[in-house]
Amino acid sequence: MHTHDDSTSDLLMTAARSMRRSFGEAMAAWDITPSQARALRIVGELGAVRLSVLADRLRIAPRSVTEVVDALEARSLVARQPDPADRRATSVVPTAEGVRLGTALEEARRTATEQRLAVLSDADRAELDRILRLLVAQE
Amino acid sequence: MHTHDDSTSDLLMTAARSMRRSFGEAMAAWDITPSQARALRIVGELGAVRLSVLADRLRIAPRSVTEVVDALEARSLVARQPDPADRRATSVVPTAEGVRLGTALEEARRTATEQRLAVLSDADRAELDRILRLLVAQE
DNA sequence: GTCATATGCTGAGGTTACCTCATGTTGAGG
DNA sequence: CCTCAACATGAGGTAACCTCAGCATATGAC
Repeated sequence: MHTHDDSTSDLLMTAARSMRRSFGEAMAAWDITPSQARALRIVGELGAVRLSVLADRLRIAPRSVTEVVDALEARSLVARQPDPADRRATSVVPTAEGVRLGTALEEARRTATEQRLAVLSDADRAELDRILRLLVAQE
Repeated sequence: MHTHDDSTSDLLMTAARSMRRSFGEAMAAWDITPSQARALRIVGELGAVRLSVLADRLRIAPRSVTEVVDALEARSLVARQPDPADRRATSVVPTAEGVRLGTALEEARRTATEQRLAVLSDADRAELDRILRLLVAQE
């Protein structure tokens, strides 16, 4: 179905969307939403994050982070802790289950996207990687 | 800021996002929302589209197309016409202003994304185009 | 023909992932 | 100690989706 998108940017968007779709489905199994997964991923990666830092990483407003963390906390995937260095701030840490789910998701994401990228030859894939890096590096 | 994403798929998503951001900003000038712009673009391209076809193209539920078209119609950018071939169906056609805005947006989008792609050499860009096409072509 | 079933759109109502603005609390500099 | 900035959150809003129900029309079976 739906064939000829034309411009390179169209292609890029389409590819990204199909990829998002792909691991959105893979993720549905654990019934976690994409935005929660993104946050959990960062928390897992950093170990302990202030909400404001998380906002920065996720590129969303601080107020919105509160909601994502609320959701994750409600599922006992992360916990809030008072930040020792600043009593205004709250630090978010992953629970054991959060870590577990985080790595499982990471794995699922990797295989899902791997599947999509599998049509490419090794050479093409390396090229894609190289070129995208150039694209992302600017500013 | 925020540097090393690792996997190819991350890069793809990041690149797509920055591109979307880029022409989202360019688009704000005409205060039209991204989803409206997408729909207007298709209507402009096809000249006269049934809602169901539009749903298919936009990959959203038919019900949701109704809303997008409502919004565009409210701004007199498109008009609904009875489909001559099927009295159940409604055909969406662009108004003169719709066509005008459509081409202006197309232009803005092109220059905005061009700017982002400009860091690439002609060869790299052609490669990117070719590889993305492979990626998108699968099923 | 007419009748069952499918298709095309829309009303009603819900969800998700964001947003801004106002507020209480705490930190930091003068 | 006093002002000003920064941290998180309550309240309330929005865009862009969704499903489900319902009505009008088309289509194929008999």
